Amino acid sequence: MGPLAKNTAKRTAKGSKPSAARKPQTRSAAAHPPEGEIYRRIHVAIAERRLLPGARLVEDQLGEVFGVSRMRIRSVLHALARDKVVTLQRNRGAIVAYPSVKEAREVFAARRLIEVALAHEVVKAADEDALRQLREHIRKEREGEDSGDRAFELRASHEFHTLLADIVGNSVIMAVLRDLMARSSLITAIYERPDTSGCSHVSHASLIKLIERKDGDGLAKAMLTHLEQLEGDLILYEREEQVTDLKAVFAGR
Amino acid sequence: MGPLAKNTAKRTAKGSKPSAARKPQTRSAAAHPPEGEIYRRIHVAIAERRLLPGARLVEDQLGEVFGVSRMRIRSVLHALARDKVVTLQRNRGAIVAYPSVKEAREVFAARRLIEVALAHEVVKAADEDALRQLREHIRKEREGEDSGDRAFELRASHEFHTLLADIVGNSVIMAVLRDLMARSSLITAIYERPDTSGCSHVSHASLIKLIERKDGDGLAKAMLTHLEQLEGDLILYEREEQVTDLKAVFAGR
DNA sequence: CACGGCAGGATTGTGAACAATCCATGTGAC
DNA sequence: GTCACATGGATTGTTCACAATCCTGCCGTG
Repeated sequence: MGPLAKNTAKRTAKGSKPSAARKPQTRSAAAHPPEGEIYRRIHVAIAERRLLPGARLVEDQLGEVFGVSRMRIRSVLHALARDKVVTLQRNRGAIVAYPSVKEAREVFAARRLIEVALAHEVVKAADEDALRQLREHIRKEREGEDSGDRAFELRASHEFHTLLADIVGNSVIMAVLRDLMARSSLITAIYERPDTSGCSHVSHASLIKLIERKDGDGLAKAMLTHLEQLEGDLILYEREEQVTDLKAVFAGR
Repeated sequence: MGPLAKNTAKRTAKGSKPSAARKPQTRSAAAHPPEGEIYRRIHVAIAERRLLPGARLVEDQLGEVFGVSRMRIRSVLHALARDKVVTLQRNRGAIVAYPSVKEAREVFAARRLIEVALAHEVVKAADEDALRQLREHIRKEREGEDSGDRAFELRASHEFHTLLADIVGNSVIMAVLRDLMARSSLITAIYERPDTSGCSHVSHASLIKLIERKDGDGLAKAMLTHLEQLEGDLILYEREEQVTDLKAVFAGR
Protein backbone atom coordinates (compact mmCIF):
# COMPACT_ATOMS: atom_id res chain seq x y z
CA MET A 1 0.00 0.00 0.00
CA GLY A 2 2.79 2.45 0.76
CA PRO A 3 5.08 2.80 -2.21
CA LEU A 4 2.66 3.63 -4.95
CA ALA A 5 0.88 6.23 -2.95
CA LYS A 6 4.06 7.90 -1.88
CA ASN A 7 5.41 8.08 -5.37
CA THR A 8 2.36 9.82 -6.59
CA ALA A 9 2.41 12.08 -3.61
CA LYS A 10 5.90 13.33 -4.11
CA ARG A 11 5.52 13.96 -7.76
CA THR A 12 2.40 15.99 -7.36
CA ALA A 13 3.66 17.96 -4.42
CA LYS A 14 6.74 19.02 -6.27
CA GLY A 15 4.69 20.05 -9.24
CA SER A 16 2.29 22.31 -7.43
CA LYS A 17 4.45 23.83 -4.75
CA PRO A 18 6.26 26.42 -6.83
CA SER A 19 3.23 27.39 -8.82
CA ALA A 20 1.32 28.00 -5.63
CA ALA A 21 3.75 30.69 -4.63
CA ARG A 22 3.82 32.80 -7.69
CA LYS A 23 0.67 33.08 -9.72
CA PRO A 24 -2.60 31.76 -10.92
CA GLN A 25 -2.13 31.65 -14.64
CA THR A 26 -4.59 29.08 -15.90
CA ARG A 27 -7.37 29.99 -13.58
CA SER A 28 -6.81 29.03 -9.98
CA ALA A 29 -6.71 25.34 -10.78
CA ALA A 30 -2.99 24.80 -10.50
CA ALA A 31 -2.44 26.62 -7.24
CA HIS A 32 -5.34 25.36 -5.14
CA PRO A 33 -7.03 22.58 -7.01
CA PRO A 34 -10.75 22.99 -6.48
CA GLU A 35 -12.52 20.23 -4.69
CA GLY A 36 -13.86 18.73 -7.89
CA GLU A 37 -10.38 18.44 -9.33
CA ILE A 38 -9.05 16.58 -6.32
CA TYR A 39 -12.07 14.34 -6.32
CA ARG A 40 -11.53 13.55 -9.96
CA ARG A 41 -7.85 12.81 -9.61
CA ILE A 42 -8.31 10.40 -6.73
CA HIS A 43 -11.21 8.80 -8.50
CA VAL A 44 -9.16 8.27 -11.62
CA ALA A 45 -6.25 6.96 -9.63
CA ILE A 46 -8.52 4.34 -8.13
CA ALA A 47 -10.17 3.46 -11.42
CA GLU A 48 -6.77 3.01 -13.02
CA ARG A 49 -5.60 0.94 -10.08
CA ARG A 50 -2.74 3.11 -9.10
CA LEU A 51 -4.52 2.98 -5.77
CA LEU A 52 -5.55 -0.54 -4.88
CA PRO A 53 -8.37 -1.75 -2.67
CA GLY A 54 -7.40 -1.47 0.95
CA ALA A 55 -4.89 1.32 0.41
CA ARG A 56 -5.00 3.83 3.23
CA LEU A 57 -5.91 7.40 2.39
CA VAL A 58 -4.46 9.57 5.12
CA GLU A 59 -5.85 13.07 5.27
CA ASP A 60 -2.63 14.85 6.13
CA GLN A 61 -0.69 13.11 3.39
CA LEU A 62 -3.26 13.85 0.73
CA GLY A 63 -3.50 17.41 1.96
CA GLU A 64 0.19 17.85 1.44
CA VAL A 65 0.08 16.14 -1.92
CA PHE A 66 -2.51 18.48 -3.32
CA GLY A 67 -1.37 21.52 -1.42
CA VAL A 68 -4.65 22.04 0.37
CA SER A 69 -5.83 21.83 3.92
CA ARG A 70 -7.15 18.69 5.53
CA MET A 71 -10.64 20.07 5.41
CA ARG A 72 -10.85 19.83 1.64
CA ILE A 73 -9.51 16.33 1.67
CA ARG A 74 -12.07 15.27 4.25
CA SER A 75 -14.82 16.58 2.09
CA VAL A 76 -13.48 14.77 -0.95
CA LEU A 77 -13.10 11.52 0.94
CA HIS A 78 -16.68 11.74 2.12
CA ALA A 79 -17.80 12.30 -1.43
CA LEU A 80 -15.87 9.28 -2.60
CA ALA A 81 -17.34 7.26 0.22
CA ARG A 82 -20.81 8.06 -1.03
CA ASP A 83 -19.78 6.59 -4.35
CA LYS A 84 -18.65 3.47 -2.54
CA VAL A 85 -15.16 3.69 -3.91
CA VAL A 86 -13.65 4.45 -0.53
CA THR A 87 -14.69 3.17 2.86
CA LEU A 88 -14.71 5.36 5.93
CA GLN A 89 -13.90 3.65 9.19
CA ARG A 90 -14.86 5.75 12.12
CA ASN A 91 -11.81 7.14 13.91
CA ARG A 92 -9.64 4.93 11.76
CA GLY A 93 -9.53 6.78 8.51
CA ALA A 94 -10.37 6.08 4.92
CA ILE A 95 -9.24 3.25 2.70
CA VAL A 96 -9.90 2.43 -0.91
CA ALA A 97 -13.01 0.29 -0.84
CA TYR A 98 -12.72 -3.46 -0.80
CA PRO A 99 -16.02 -4.71 -2.22
CA SER A 100 -17.32 -7.97 -0.82
CA VAL A 101 -18.20 -10.91 -3.01
CA LYS A 102 -21.85 -10.19 -2.42
CA GLU A 103 -21.42 -6.61 -3.50
CA ALA A 104 -19.47 -7.72 -6.54
CA ARG A 105 -22.28 -9.98 -7.63
CA GLU A 106 -24.83 -7.26 -7.10
CA VAL A 107 -22.86 -4.71 -9.07
CA PHE A 108 -22.57 -7.05 -12.00
CA ALA A 109 -26.21 -7.99 -11.77
CA ALA A 110 -27.08 -4.31 -11.88
CA ARG A 111 -24.85 -3.79 -14.87
CA ARG A 112 -26.49 -6.65 -16.70
CA LEU A 113 -29.90 -5.26 -15.96
CA ILE A 114 -29.08 -1.75 -17.07
CA GLU A 115 -26.68 -2.28 -19.92
CA VAL A 116 -28.73 -4.98 -21.55
CA ALA A 117 -31.83 -2.85 -21.34
CA LEU A 118 -29.81 0.02 -22.71
CA ALA A 119 -28.95 -1.94 -25.81
CA HIS A 120 -32.18 -1.15 -27.60
CA GLU A 121 -31.90 2.52 -26.74
CA VAL A 122 -28.37 2.58 -28.07
CA VAL A 123 -29.37 1.15 -31.39
CA LYS A 124 -32.22 3.59 -31.60
CA ALA A 125 -30.03 6.58 -30.81
CA ALA A 126 -26.92 5.63 -32.76
CA ASP A 127 -26.57 8.08 -35.60
CA GLU A 128 -23.59 8.56 -37.88
CA ASP A 129 -21.82 10.75 -35.41
CA ALA A 130 -22.21 8.18 -32.67
CA LEU A 131 -20.86 5.42 -34.87
CA ARG A 132 -17.87 7.54 -35.67
CA GLN A 133 -17.24 8.05 -31.98
CA LEU A 134 -17.49 4.33 -31.37
CA ARG A 135 -15.06 3.45 -34.11
CA GLU A 136 -12.70 6.10 -32.89
CA HIS A 137 -12.97 4.56 -29.47
CA ILE A 138 -12.04 1.10 -30.70
CA ARG A 139 -8.97 2.61 -32.28
CA LYS A 140 -8.07 4.06 -28.91
CA GLU A 141 -8.57 0.75 -27.16
CA ARG A 142 -6.38 -1.02 -29.64
CA GLU A 143 -3.74 1.59 -29.25
CA GLY A 144 -3.85 1.19 -25.49
CA GLU A 145 -3.53 -2.52 -25.80
CA ASP A 146 -0.52 -2.21 -28.05
CA SER A 147 1.20 0.42 -25.97
CA GLY A 148 1.10 -1.82 -22.94
CA ASP A 149 0.02 1.11 -20.79
CA ARG A 150 -2.22 -0.76 -18.40
CA ALA A 151 -3.85 2.33 -16.93
CA PHE A 152 -4.70 3.75 -20.31
CA GLU A 153 -5.98 0.41 -21.47
CA LEU A 154 -8.23 0.08 -18.46
CA ARG A 155 -9.62 3.57 -18.80
CA ALA A 156 -10.35 3.09 -22.46
CA SER A 157 -12.04 -0.22 -21.86
CA HIS A 158 -14.28 1.32 -19.24
CA GLU A 159 -15.06 4.34 -21.29
CA PHE A 160 -16.64 2.12 -23.87
CA HIS A 161 -19.48 1.28 -21.54
CA THR A 162 -20.15 4.83 -20.45
CA LEU A 163 -19.87 5.90 -24.04
CA LEU A 164 -22.91 3.80 -24.82
CA ALA A 165 -24.85 5.64 -22.15
CA ASP A 166 -23.53 8.86 -23.56
CA ILE A 167 -24.87 8.01 -26.99
CA VAL A 168 -28.32 7.49 -25.57
CA GLY A 169 -27.96 10.96 -24.14
CA ASN A 170 -29.39 10.32 -20.71
CA SER A 171 -27.14 11.86 -18.11
CA VAL A 172 -28.94 10.15 -15.25
CA ILE A 173 -28.24 6.71 -16.60
CA MET A 174 -24.77 7.79 -17.48
CA ALA A 175 -24.08 8.82 -13.90
CA VAL A 176 -25.37 5.51 -12.63
CA LEU A 177 -23.22 3.64 -15.04
CA ARG A 178 -20.16 5.65 -14.24
CA ASP A 179 -20.58 4.70 -10.61
CA LEU A 180 -20.98 1.07 -11.46
CA MET A 181 -17.93 1.10 -13.69
CA ALA A 182 -15.76 2.56 -10.95
CA ARG A 183 -16.90 -0.12 -8.59
CA SER A 184 -16.36 -2.75 -11.25
CA SER A 185 -12.80 -1.60 -11.51
CA LEU A 186 -12.26 -2.25 -7.83
CA ILE A 187 -13.96 -5.58 -8.10
CA THR A 188 -11.83 -6.82 -10.95
CA ALA A 189 -8.74 -5.53 -9.23
CA ILE A 190 -9.52 -7.81 -6.32
CA TYR A 191 -11.08 -10.85 -7.85
CA GLU A 192 -9.64 -11.06 -11.34
CA ARG A 193 -8.35 -14.45 -12.29
CA PRO A 194 -4.58 -14.10 -12.70
CA ASP A 195 -4.43 -15.48 -16.22
CA THR A 196 -7.14 -13.26 -17.66
CA SER A 197 -6.38 -11.26 -20.74
CA GLY A 198 -8.82 -8.52 -19.78
CA CYS A 199 -11.85 -7.11 -21.48
CA SER A 200 -10.35 -7.09 -24.90
CA HIS A 201 -11.25 -4.65 -27.62
CA VAL A 202 -12.35 -7.56 -29.79
CA SER A 203 -15.54 -8.00 -27.81
CA HIS A 204 -16.29 -4.34 -28.00
CA ALA A 205 -15.66 -4.30 -31.72
CA SER A 206 -18.18 -7.04 -32.28
CA LEU A 207 -20.71 -5.15 -30.22
CA ILE A 208 -20.24 -2.13 -32.41
CA LYS A 209 -20.88 -4.20 -35.50
CA LEU A 210 -24.27 -5.06 -34.09
CA ILE A 211 -24.98 -1.40 -33.46
CA GLU A 212 -24.08 -0.59 -37.04
CA ARG A 213 -26.52 -3.25 -38.17
CA LYS A 214 -29.21 -1.77 -35.93
CA ASP A 215 -29.68 -5.18 -34.41
CA GLY A 216 -31.10 -4.29 -31.01
CA ASP A 217 -31.94 -7.79 -29.92
CA GLY A 218 -28.58 -9.06 -31.05
CA LEU A 219 -26.81 -6.30 -29.19
CA ALA A 220 -28.76 -7.01 -26.03
CA LYS A 221 -27.87 -10.65 -26.22
CA ALA A 222 -24.23 -9.98 -27.02
CA MET A 223 -24.00 -7.47 -24.21
CA LEU A 224 -25.39 -10.01 -21.79
CA THR A 225 -22.81 -12.54 -22.93
CA HIS A 226 -20.07 -9.97 -22.71
CA LEU A 227 -20.95 -9.06 -19.14
CA GLU A 228 -21.33 -12.66 -18.13
CA GLN A 229 -17.91 -13.32 -19.49
CA LEU A 230 -16.46 -10.44 -17.56
CA GLU A 231 -17.98 -11.75 -14.37
CA GLY A 232 -16.92 -15.26 -15.31
CA ASP A 233 -13.33 -14.08 -15.40
CA LEU A 234 -13.56 -13.35 -11.70
CA ILE A 235 -13.09 -15.71 -8.82
CA LEU A 236 -16.07 -14.89 -6.71
CA TYR A 237 -16.06 -17.53 -4.05
CA GLU A 238 -17.42 -16.71 -0.66
CA ARG A 239 -14.58 -16.88 1.71
CA GLU A 240 -16.29 -18.14 4.84
CA GLU A 241 -15.75 -15.35 7.28
CA GLN A 242 -12.24 -14.17 7.86
CA VAL A 243 -12.07 -16.07 11.17
CA THR A 244 -10.19 -19.06 9.92
CA ASP A 245 -10.36 -21.78 12.47
CA LEU A 246 -6.74 -22.34 13.35
CA LYS A 247 -7.50 -25.52 15.17
CA ALA A 248 -9.10 -26.93 12.04
CA VAL A 249 -6.26 -25.77 9.84
CA PHE A 250 -3.61 -27.55 11.83
CA ALA A 251 -5.76 -30.48 12.89
CA GLY A 252 -3.97 -33.12 10.83
CA ARG A 253 -0.54 -32.48 12.25
CA MET B 1 -40.12 29.65 -7.25
CA GLY B 2 -40.35 31.85 -4.19
CA PRO B 3 -43.64 31.78 -2.35
CA LEU B 4 -44.25 28.13 -1.70
CA ALA B 5 -40.73 27.54 -0.64
CA LYS B 6 -40.73 30.25 1.94
CA ASN B 7 -43.88 29.03 3.55
CA THR B 8 -42.58 25.55 3.92
CA ALA B 9 -39.29 26.67 5.30
CA LYS B 10 -40.79 28.80 7.99
CA ARG B 11 -43.29 26.20 9.01
CA THR B 12 -40.66 23.57 9.39
CA ALA B 13 -38.34 25.68 11.44
CA LYS B 14 -41.03 26.86 13.80
CA GLY B 15 -42.61 23.46 14.14
CA SER B 16 -39.57 21.59 15.28
CA LYS B 17 -37.85 24.12 17.46
CA PRO B 18 -39.55 23.16 20.70
CA SER B 19 -39.19 19.45 20.14
CA ALA B 20 -35.46 19.82 19.71
CA ALA B 21 -35.13 21.23 23.19
CA ARG B 22 -36.99 18.60 25.12
CA LYS B 23 -36.98 14.99 24.18
CA PRO B 24 -34.15 12.67 24.92
CA GLN B 25 -36.35 9.65 25.38
CA THR B 26 -35.54 7.06 22.77
CA ARG B 27 -31.88 6.25 23.16
CA SER B 28 -29.31 8.91 22.53
CA ALA B 29 -30.53 9.34 18.99
CA ALA B 30 -32.84 12.16 19.89
CA ALA B 31 -30.23 14.16 21.74
CA HIS B 32 -27.44 14.06 19.15
CA PRO B 33 -28.85 12.45 16.07
CA PRO B 34 -26.06 10.74 14.17
CA GLU B 35 -25.34 12.02 10.72
CA GLY B 36 -27.25 9.24 9.04
CA GLU B 37 -30.35 10.02 11.05
CA ILE B 38 -30.34 13.67 10.05
CA TYR B 39 -29.75 12.74 6.45
CA ARG B 40 -32.68 10.38 6.56
CA ARG B 41 -35.03 12.85 8.17
CA ILE B 42 -34.32 15.60 5.69
CA HIS B 43 -34.51 13.14 2.84
CA VAL B 44 -37.89 11.92 4.03
CA ALA B 45 -39.13 15.45 4.54
CA ILE B 46 -38.28 16.20 0.93
CA ALA B 47 -39.76 12.98 -0.39
CA GLU B 48 -42.97 13.68 1.48
CA ARG B 49 -42.99 17.24 0.22
CA ARG B 50 -42.92 18.89 3.56
CA LEU B 51 -39.93 20.61 2.02
CA LEU B 52 -40.68 21.81 -1.47
CA PRO B 53 -38.32 22.47 -4.38
CA GLY B 54 -36.60 25.78 -3.92
CA ALA B 55 -36.89 25.81 -0.14
CA ARG B 56 -33.79 27.23 1.48
CA LEU B 57 -31.84 24.99 3.82
CA VAL B 58 -29.90 27.27 6.12
CA GLU B 59 -27.13 25.58 8.03
CA ASP B 60 -27.61 27.43 11.31
CA GLN B 61 -31.33 26.83 11.36
CA LEU B 62 -31.02 23.15 10.65
CA GLY B 63 -28.27 22.90 13.22
CA GLU B 64 -30.55 24.34 15.83
CA VAL B 65 -33.44 22.17 14.76
CA PHE B 66 -31.49 18.97 15.17
CA GLY B 67 -29.45 20.14 18.11
CA VAL B 68 -26.20 19.66 16.31
CA SER B 69 -23.34 21.79 15.08
CA ARG B 70 -23.21 23.37 11.67
CA MET B 71 -20.49 21.01 10.58
CA ARG B 72 -22.75 18.00 10.67
CA ILE B 73 -25.40 19.81 8.72
CA ARG B 74 -22.88 20.80 6.08
CA SER B 75 -21.85 17.22 5.65
CA VAL B 76 -25.45 16.10 5.35
CA LEU B 77 -26.26 18.78 2.83
CA HIS B 78 -23.32 17.74 0.72
CA ALA B 79 -24.52 14.16 0.85
CA LEU B 80 -27.98 15.22 -0.23
CA ALA B 81 -26.48 17.26 -3.02
CA ARG B 82 -24.73 14.20 -4.29
CA ASP B 83 -28.15 12.55 -4.53
CA LYS B 84 -29.38 15.55 -6.47
CA VAL B 85 -32.18 16.26 -4.04
CA VAL B 86 -30.61 19.49 -2.90
CA THR B 87 -28.61 22.01 -4.87
CA LEU B 88 -25.58 23.74 -3.47
CA GLN B 89 -24.97 27.27 -4.63
CA ARG B 90 -21.51 28.47 -3.81
CA ASN B 91 -21.57 31.08 -1.07
CA ARG B 92 -25.32 31.17 -1.30
CA GLY B 93 -26.32 28.08 0.55
CA ALA B 94 -28.38 25.03 -0.17
CA ILE B 95 -31.90 24.73 -1.50
CA VAL B 96 -34.14 21.81 -2.17
CA ALA B 97 -33.41 20.86 -5.75
CA TYR B 98 -35.58 22.17 -8.52
CA PRO B 99 -35.16 19.64 -11.33
CA SER B 100 -35.33 20.98 -14.86
CA VAL B 101 -37.68 19.62 -17.46
CA LYS B 102 -34.77 17.91 -19.14
CA GLU B 103 -33.75 16.27 -15.90
CA ALA B 104 -37.32 15.21 -15.27
CA ARG B 105 -37.51 13.47 -18.60
CA GLU B 106 -34.21 11.76 -18.01
CA VAL B 107 -35.21 10.53 -14.58
CA PHE B 108 -38.39 9.02 -15.93
CA ALA B 109 -36.56 7.51 -18.87
CA ALA B 110 -34.13 5.93 -16.43
CA ARG B 111 -36.97 4.59 -14.33
CA ARG B 112 -38.59 3.06 -17.38
CA LEU B 113 -35.36 1.43 -18.38
CA ILE B 114 -34.63 0.01 -14.97
CA GLU B 115 -38.05 -0.83 -13.63
CA VAL B 116 -39.24 -2.47 -16.81
CA ALA B 117 -36.10 -4.55 -16.96
CA LEU B 118 -36.58 -5.36 -13.31
CA ALA B 119 -40.01 -6.83 -13.99
CA HIS B 120 -38.68 -10.19 -15.07
CA GLU B 121 -36.40 -10.40 -12.08
CA VAL B 122 -39.26 -9.58 -9.79
CA VAL B 123 -41.41 -12.36 -11.14
CA LYS B 124 -38.51 -14.75 -10.85
CA ALA B 125 -37.76 -13.78 -7.27
CA ALA B 126 -41.29 -13.40 -5.94
CA ASP B 127 -41.87 -16.16 -3.45
CA GLU B 128 -44.78 -16.51 -1.05
CA ASP B 129 -43.21 -14.21 1.47
CA ALA B 130 -42.72 -11.52 -1.13
CA LEU B 131 -46.32 -11.77 -2.28
CA ARG B 132 -47.46 -11.40 1.28
CA GLN B 133 -45.38 -8.27 1.61
CA LEU B 134 -46.85 -6.89 -1.57
CA ARG B 135 -50.42 -7.51 -0.50
CA GLU B 136 -49.70 -6.01 2.87
CA HIS B 137 -48.32 -3.02 1.06
CA ILE B 138 -51.44 -2.52 -0.99
CA ARG B 139 -53.43 -2.55 2.21
CA LYS B 140 -51.20 0.22 3.51
CA GLU B 141 -51.62 2.26 0.36
CA ARG B 142 -55.37 1.95 0.54
CA GLU B 143 -55.30 2.97 4.15
CA GLY B 144 -53.20 6.01 3.33
CA GLU B 145 -55.57 6.98 0.59
CA ASP B 146 -58.55 6.74 2.89
CA SER B 147 -56.93 8.58 5.75
CA GLY B 148 -56.25 11.54 3.54
CA ASP B 149 -52.76 11.87 4.95
CA ARG B 150 -50.99 13.08 1.86
CA ALA B 151 -47.48 12.47 3.18
CA PHE B 152 -48.26 8.94 4.23
CA GLU B 153 -49.96 8.28 0.94
CA LEU B 154 -46.99 9.53 -1.01
CA ARG B 155 -44.51 7.53 0.98
CA ALA B 156 -46.53 4.37 0.60
CA SER B 157 -46.91 4.89 -3.10
CA HIS B 158 -43.19 5.33 -3.52
CA GLU B 159 -42.31 2.43 -1.32
CA PHE B 160 -44.08 0.15 -3.72
CA HIS B 161 -41.46 0.72 -6.34
CA THR B 162 -38.50 0.24 -4.04
CA LEU B 163 -40.23 -2.78 -2.60
CA LEU B 164 -39.98 -4.43 -5.98
CA ALA B 165 -36.24 -3.86 -5.97
CA ASP B 166 -36.13 -5.19 -2.45
CA ILE B 167 -37.82 -8.39 -3.53
CA VAL B 168 -35.18 -8.95 -6.14
CA GLY B 169 -32.68 -8.61 -3.34
CA ASN B 170 -30.12 -6.45 -5.09
CA SER B 171 -29.10 -3.62 -2.82
CA VAL B 172 -27.24 -1.80 -5.58
CA ILE B 173 -30.30 -1.56 -7.76
CA MET B 174 -32.35 -0.71 -4.75
CA ALA B 175 -30.11 2.22 -3.94
CA VAL B 176 -30.33 3.47 -7.49
CA LEU B 177 -34.08 3.22 -7.44
CA ARG B 178 -34.37 4.94 -4.12
CA ASP B 179 -32.47 7.86 -5.57
CA LEU B 180 -34.68 7.98 -8.59
CA MET B 181 -37.82 7.84 -6.49
CA ALA B 182 -36.71 10.77 -4.37
CA ARG B 183 -36.03 12.80 -7.45
CA SER B 184 -39.34 11.73 -8.92
CA SER B 185 -41.01 13.11 -5.85
CA LEU B 186 -39.46 16.49 -6.48
CA ILE B 187 -40.40 16.33 -10.11
CA THR B 188 -44.04 15.58 -9.50
CA ALA B 189 -44.16 18.23 -6.81
CA ILE B 190 -43.17 20.76 -9.43
CA TYR B 191 -44.78 19.59 -12.61
CA GLU B 192 -47.83 17.65 -11.53
CA ARG B 193 -51.01 18.54 -13.33
CA PRO B 194 -53.29 20.13 -10.76
CA ASP B 195 -56.23 17.81 -11.35
CA THR B 196 -54.28 14.57 -11.02
CA SER B 197 -55.50 11.94 -8.64
CA GLY B 198 -52.00 10.63 -8.04
CA CYS B 199 -50.46 7.23 -8.51
CA SER B 200 -53.40 5.31 -7.19
CA HIS B 201 -53.17 1.98 -5.47
CA VAL B 202 -55.35 0.49 -8.17
CA SER B 203 -52.48 0.49 -10.67
CA HIS B 204 -50.20 -1.13 -8.18
CA ALA B 205 -52.78 -3.74 -7.31
CA SER B 206 -53.07 -4.77 -10.93
CA LEU B 207 -49.30 -5.02 -11.16
CA ILE B 208 -49.28 -7.37 -8.22
CA LYS B 209 -51.82 -9.58 -9.89
CA LEU B 210 -49.40 -10.04 -12.74
CA ILE B 211 -46.64 -10.94 -10.33
CA GLU B 212 -48.87 -13.55 -8.73
CA ARG B 213 -49.49 -15.01 -12.15
CA LYS B 214 -45.74 -15.07 -12.83
CA ASP B 215 -46.39 -13.13 -16.00
CA GLY B 216 -43.05 -11.45 -16.53
CA ASP B 217 -43.76 -10.04 -19.96
CA GLY B 218 -47.14 -8.80 -18.84
CA LEU B 219 -45.62 -7.14 -15.83
CA ALA B 220 -42.96 -5.46 -17.90
CA LYS B 221 -45.56 -4.11 -20.24
CA ALA B 222 -47.87 -2.99 -17.47
CA MET B 223 -45.00 -1.33 -15.66
CA LEU B 224 -44.09 0.56 -18.80
CA THR B 225 -47.65 1.74 -19.16
CA HIS B 226 -47.80 2.68 -15.51
CA LEU B 227 -44.66 4.78 -15.72
CA GLU B 228 -45.76 6.40 -18.93
CA GLN B 229 -48.99 7.34 -17.26
CA LEU B 230 -47.15 8.84 -14.33
CA GLU B 231 -45.04 10.94 -16.67
CA GLY B 232 -48.11 11.75 -18.70
CA ASP B 233 -49.69 13.28 -15.63
CA LEU B 234 -46.95 15.88 -15.63
CA ILE B 235 -46.76 19.10 -17.55
CA LEU B 236 -43.28 18.93 -18.93
CA TYR B 237 -43.13 21.80 -21.33
CA GLU B 238 -39.84 23.49 -21.97
CA ARG B 239 -40.14 27.01 -20.79
CA GLU B 240 -37.97 28.75 -23.35
CA GLU B 241 -35.23 30.19 -21.24
CA GLN B 242 -36.19 32.47 -18.42
CA VAL B 243 -34.99 35.53 -20.34
CA THR B 244 -38.33 36.66 -21.63
CA ASP B 245 -37.83 39.17 -24.34
CA LEU B 246 -39.55 42.23 -22.97
CA LYS B 247 -39.55 43.96 -26.29
CA ALA B 248 -41.39 41.05 -27.85
CA VAL B 249 -43.85 40.82 -25.01
CA PHE B 250 -44.93 44.41 -25.32
CA ALA B 251 -44.53 44.67 -29.03
CA GLY B 252 -48.23 44.94 -29.84
CA ARG B 253 -48.86 47.91 -27.63
C1' DC C 1 -37.79 58.83 -11.26
C1' DA C 2 -34.20 55.61 -12.61
C1' DC C 3 -29.74 54.11 -11.88
C1' DG C 4 -25.27 53.09 -9.67
C1' DG C 5 -22.81 52.76 -5.66
C1' DC C 6 -22.32 51.82 -0.76
C1' DA C 7 -22.67 50.08 3.65
C1' DG C 8 -25.11 46.52 6.82
C1' DG C 9 -26.52 42.05 7.86
C1' DA C 10 -26.73 37.43 7.09
C1' DT C 11 -24.69 33.19 5.50
C1' DT C 12 -21.28 30.31 3.90
C1' DG C 13 -16.16 28.93 3.42
C1' DT C 14 -11.78 28.04 5.65
C1' DG C 15 -8.04 27.28 8.73
C1' DA C 16 -6.13 26.11 13.09
C1' DA C 17 -6.25 24.47 17.58
C1' DC C 18 -7.95 21.12 20.67
C1' DA C 19 -10.18 16.69 22.12
C1' DA C 20 -11.12 11.86 21.36
C1' DT C 21 -9.89 7.64 19.57
C1' DC C 22 -7.21 3.84 18.09
C1' DC C 23 -3.07 1.04 17.26
C1' DA C 24 1.43 -0.48 18.34
C1' DT C 25 5.01 -0.89 21.27
C1' DG C 26 6.99 -1.83 25.48
C1' DT C 27 6.80 -3.38 30.31
C1' DG C 28 5.99 -6.29 34.16
C1' DA C 29 3.84 -10.18 36.55
C1' DC C 30 3.13 -14.95 36.64
C1' DG D 1 7.34 -17.26 27.19
C1' DT D 2 2.73 -15.48 27.34
C1' DC D 3 -0.69 -12.61 28.72
C1' DA D 4 -2.70 -8.32 30.64
C1' DC D 5 -2.05 -3.70 30.90
C1' DA D 6 -0.29 0.90 30.55
C1' DT D 7 1.81 4.45 27.59
C1' DG D 8 3.01 7.16 23.37
C1' DG D 9 2.38 8.39 18.76
C1' DA D 10 -0.37 8.96 15.00
C1' DT D 11 -4.75 10.01 13.02
C1' DT D 12 -9.29 11.41 12.93
C1' DG D 13 -13.40 14.17 14.87
C1' DT D 14 -15.12 18.59 16.49
C1' DT D 15 -15.40 23.18 17.68
C1' DC D 16 -14.45 27.87 17.32
C1' DA D 17 -13.33 32.13 15.37
C1' DC D 18 -12.56 34.72 11.42
C1' DA D 19 -12.44 35.73 6.41
C1' DA D 20 -14.92 35.94 2.12
C1' DT D 21 -19.01 36.37 -0.24
C1' DC D 22 -23.53 37.63 -1.44
C1' DC D 23 -28.12 39.84 -0.96
C1' DT D 24 -30.93 43.85 0.69
C1' DG D 25 -32.13 48.22 1.48
C1' DC D 26 -30.78 52.87 1.41
C1' DC D 27 -29.04 56.98 -0.40
C1' DG D 28 -27.24 60.31 -3.36
C1' DT D 29 -26.78 61.76 -8.08
C1' DG D 30 -28.02 62.72 -12.66
